[in-house]
Amino acid sequence: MPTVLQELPLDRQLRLALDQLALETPTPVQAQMIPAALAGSDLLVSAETGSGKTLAYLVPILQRLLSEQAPRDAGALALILVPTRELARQVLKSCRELTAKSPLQAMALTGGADFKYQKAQFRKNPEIVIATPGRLLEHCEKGSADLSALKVLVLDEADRMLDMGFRDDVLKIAGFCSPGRQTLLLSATLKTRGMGELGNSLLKEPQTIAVDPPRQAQASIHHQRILADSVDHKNQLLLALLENNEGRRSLVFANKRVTAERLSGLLGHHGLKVDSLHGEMSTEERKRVMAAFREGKIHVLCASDLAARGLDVPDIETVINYDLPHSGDDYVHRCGRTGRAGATGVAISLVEASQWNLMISIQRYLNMDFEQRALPGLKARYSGPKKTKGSGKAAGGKKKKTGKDGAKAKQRARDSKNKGKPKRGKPSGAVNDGTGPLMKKK
DNA sequence: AAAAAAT
Repeated sequence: MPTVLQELPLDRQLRLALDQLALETPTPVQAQMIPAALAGSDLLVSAETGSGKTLAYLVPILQRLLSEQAPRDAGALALILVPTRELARQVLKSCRELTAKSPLQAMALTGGADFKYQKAQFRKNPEIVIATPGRLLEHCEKGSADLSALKVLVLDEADRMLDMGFRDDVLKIAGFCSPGRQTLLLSATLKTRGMGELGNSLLKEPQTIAVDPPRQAQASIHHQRILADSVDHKNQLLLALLENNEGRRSLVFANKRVTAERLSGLLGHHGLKVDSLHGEMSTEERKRVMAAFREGKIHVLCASDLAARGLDVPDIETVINYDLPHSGDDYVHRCGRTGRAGATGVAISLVEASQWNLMISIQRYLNMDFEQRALPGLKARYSGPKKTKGSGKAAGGKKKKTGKDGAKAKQRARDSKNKGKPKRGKPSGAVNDGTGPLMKKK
């Protein structure tokens, strides 16, 4: 296995670009995936967030395109499907850096842009297309996209691309692709086993690359939880956390677009440099906000799960789940916006009593306990389910650490308000992607 | 259970 990229048999133009980017040492996923992809196999790849998956597929794709002959007007030769416009643009940027010294052309194809302009772009026959599914499918059906000579199909965030919202479109697109193409599926949360029929319809004798032990909490991210009593309390906690974090880059996740907007307004009102990002905004607004966040013009981004996957913004120190995500996988992706590429980060979840069971199921899914923290003067009145003597079934019993128990008089442990434990066996909102109970009755 | 991707 190569320890430096120079040892790989790469085209000179590609190597020049890698040199320019000062990329020498491949990350573990790159070291495993690049040779396997160059050998031509279909691959199922799981590797943690921020571990370098994008380059792990771009390098072998570009190498294949540079070393293999293809007719001039063959249409697209490589197609990369991603779940959001932001991710498409980000991958395009990486791709253009790598093709800087070669004649290969790449384009991004997403909704929210002019259809005719995209059609014109296709006529220039870019070898590499990076797309979100909806708009590409339209081009396929109207005949402006030609995928019949495709050499490589990539599903980035593959589990997302194959879940309900995207699956139909993605499978239809795959139907337009050359049957002889190579297919690569990647995600931090890809279940490499049990792909079943879905896998068979897309992949041929896939090889599996699982770089990190599945569902192992990432060592680079410190996971914390803060208990909250109400929406108002959560707002105060959020403000306190961010005011102590002035000038650093933070990302706040909410479960709804309107909540993201509301939080952005609230924080802005308190003088923080903040904006929001979600799918109801226009492409232009989304571009502007992402650029402002990348350039440091805003320090806090309040986002929906639009920002949960793939986005690579350096130096996000803190990810805050204002709302808990609905699944363990969503949690992994959200928190994975920090602690990337060797950096460390903190993930803080605000947990209301009604979300306790969901939190437990996420912890169990990740096989870890979040460190419990409290902010001075803002300690929650509830402290998790009451422990029952001897029964050993208090779900939060394995806490690693509790926040300093200093504030004694302040908090009346008014457990009566949140009487008893939340119902067992039916965690609120838990679903079947690992956060659900182990045994599930249909 | 909500969000994203299309019109």
